[in-house]
Amino acid sequence: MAPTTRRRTVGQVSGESIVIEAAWMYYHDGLNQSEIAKLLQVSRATVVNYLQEARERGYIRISLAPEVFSGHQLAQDLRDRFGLQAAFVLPGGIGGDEESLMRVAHGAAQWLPSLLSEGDRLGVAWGRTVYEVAEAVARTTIKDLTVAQLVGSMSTPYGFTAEICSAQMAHNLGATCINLHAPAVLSDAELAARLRAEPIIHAQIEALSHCKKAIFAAGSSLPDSHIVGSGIASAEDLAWYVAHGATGVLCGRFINAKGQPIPGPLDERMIGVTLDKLQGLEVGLLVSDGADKVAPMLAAIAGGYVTHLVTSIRTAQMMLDAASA
Amino acid sequence: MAPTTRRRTVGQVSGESIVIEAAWMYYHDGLNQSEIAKLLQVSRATVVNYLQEARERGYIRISLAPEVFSGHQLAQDLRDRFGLQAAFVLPGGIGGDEESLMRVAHGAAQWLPSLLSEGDRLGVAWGRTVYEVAEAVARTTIKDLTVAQLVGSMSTPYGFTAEICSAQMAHNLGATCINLHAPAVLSDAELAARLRAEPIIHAQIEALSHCKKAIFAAGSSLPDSHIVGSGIASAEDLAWYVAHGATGVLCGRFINAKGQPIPGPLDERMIGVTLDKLQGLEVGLLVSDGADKVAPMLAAIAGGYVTHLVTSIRTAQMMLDAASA
DNA sequence: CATAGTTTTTGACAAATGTCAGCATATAGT
DNA sequence: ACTATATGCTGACATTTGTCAAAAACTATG
Repeated sequence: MAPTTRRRTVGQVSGESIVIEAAWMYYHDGLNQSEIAKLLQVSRATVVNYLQEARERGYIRISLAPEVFSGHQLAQDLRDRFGLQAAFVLPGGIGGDEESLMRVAHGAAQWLPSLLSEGDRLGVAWGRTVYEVAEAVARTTIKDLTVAQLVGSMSTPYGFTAEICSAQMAHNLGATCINLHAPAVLSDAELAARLRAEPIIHAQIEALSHCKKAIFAAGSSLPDSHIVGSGIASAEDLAWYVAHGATGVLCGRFINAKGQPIPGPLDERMIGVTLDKLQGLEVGLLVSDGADKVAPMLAAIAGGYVTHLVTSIRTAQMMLDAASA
Repeated sequence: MAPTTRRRTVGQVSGESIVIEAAWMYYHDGLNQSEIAKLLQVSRATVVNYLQEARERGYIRISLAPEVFSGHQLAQDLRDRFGLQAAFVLPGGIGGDEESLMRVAHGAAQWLPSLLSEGDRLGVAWGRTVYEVAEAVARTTIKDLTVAQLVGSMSTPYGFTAEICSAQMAHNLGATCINLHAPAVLSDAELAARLRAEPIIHAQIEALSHCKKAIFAAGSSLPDSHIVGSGIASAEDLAWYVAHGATGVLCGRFINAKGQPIPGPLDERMIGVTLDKLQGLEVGLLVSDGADKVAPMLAAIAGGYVTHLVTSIRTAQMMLDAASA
């Protein structure tokens, strides 16, 4: 009745390798190992071995839905490569740069609340991206949260200013807001110095200088940068900084590829956080997207300002490519 | 320190849904549930729930390598549809009909020994396919095995005869061989009857009529059938049988679509097993492949001669299609 | 055909995974 | 603001799966 000899070459039910038969029963039919062992008339331990072999031989393919996980793989790569605490990479999806930016902003908005704790003070920079994040943050209440405007205000043709960014953010997070009631840039350094010395401004600068968490975007140093469009820097200023190694802009300050601030004509005339205050943050959340932001983002990371990153698959890939090249 | 509120919306490491994060750690990084629970700061039971949800949502795709398992699925279908004990469907692979036949023959050869037990008597039919199986059987020794030639011998331009099939099979299985020392077909019925009455032939026929296991192929009833080429039947005989409903050939006997033998001019002149002896076998192993064999195979199954089946994916599919149509 | 060396299988144990009732937190309705 | 209802989380227990050393079966030789 029992076959004379069998030994793992052929199965009982289909003639296929008994390994395949076991794998089929387990993964397709959903039987457990004990049931399979009984059907195949071997010990359960043997079934374990068969299943292991099937996996080793690649009979079983476990794949993670790419549209769900592609971002995750890149996020891990970004973390490893740049020593970040965490990264959030948004899927590509349809649409162009605009749609991609919005996805990134919404992703950051979704993530942000979970990065904040009771009693925190959050520094908020300025820019299109930061604005969209502030807009997109769902209304939540984080107890005893303070939002601080990191750079002075400016006139802009874009419809978003530093105050609006921080105010919107504070509103949506149920936080109290510390605005910086001064222009981001003044026409001469002496005036700026005197303004900084004003008690109310001084207190505000003092406050924003002690944020443990901040959200900011990387600005490009290309001629169409918002830093020029918003009047913070003139085209000549920009050209000067670029000539002196500027790779990008962070909180209104030009930085080189290593993330170091470039001393120049604007610094003394500006009111806002200085970059040294943004180093060693508990959470430094960089939110940016786009090919033109790759170099600035890398610079910001190199400067040690970034612990958390949000971007798109496309941009993440470009960052990794650029960094490994 | 702990985030104020989190609750399954966002993860800790990538901002993605915590479900995705857990699934990634489990299926991609290979962490176990306890490790994930610690990293995610939830209970392990919660991780179980996350993973379950990920599977339900289809984030995880477990697929069985199709080239390995497609045969298995079809084998199961064949078993269910035709009430077989077991079926072995060989993968498609490269090559044409010739290669496919060889794969089927090798598959059958691989399977056959495990279907035989000590003391068995195996009936061996005749044909190209059976010959290839006999050739391909690995040399093994099954204790006290007897191989019996099911049909008389014939002259054939193909290089394989009934004796060679059974002898080769017996040789490779380490079995003793009972040959049938008579032509498969004689020119007149009276001579055949006298020959059958000869003690030695009678004993041999008696022996092969009591096989509990047999291996055979289905022959087509098309004009190019081997049954004509080997001289068993003339073209006129074939035409006559087809006109009387012949769908195929089994062990030299014509059968109709229901598998019933068709009484006709040849029967009385033949020396070999009669089909009634092949019904209710412990193992009736049908090995065949090719579009022209589909109808004969179905007929053989309908006749109750078949308990085990070996064929290719292509042919198996055609059988199922034909049977359900 | 005995024997040394592999490979395969197995039973007993250890680890991982799954289940479920009850608890905690959030949401909806008045 | 308060209760009702739903949803998600947890700990304790049950089941399933994995590990490993020893035994059995097979293979390759002298």
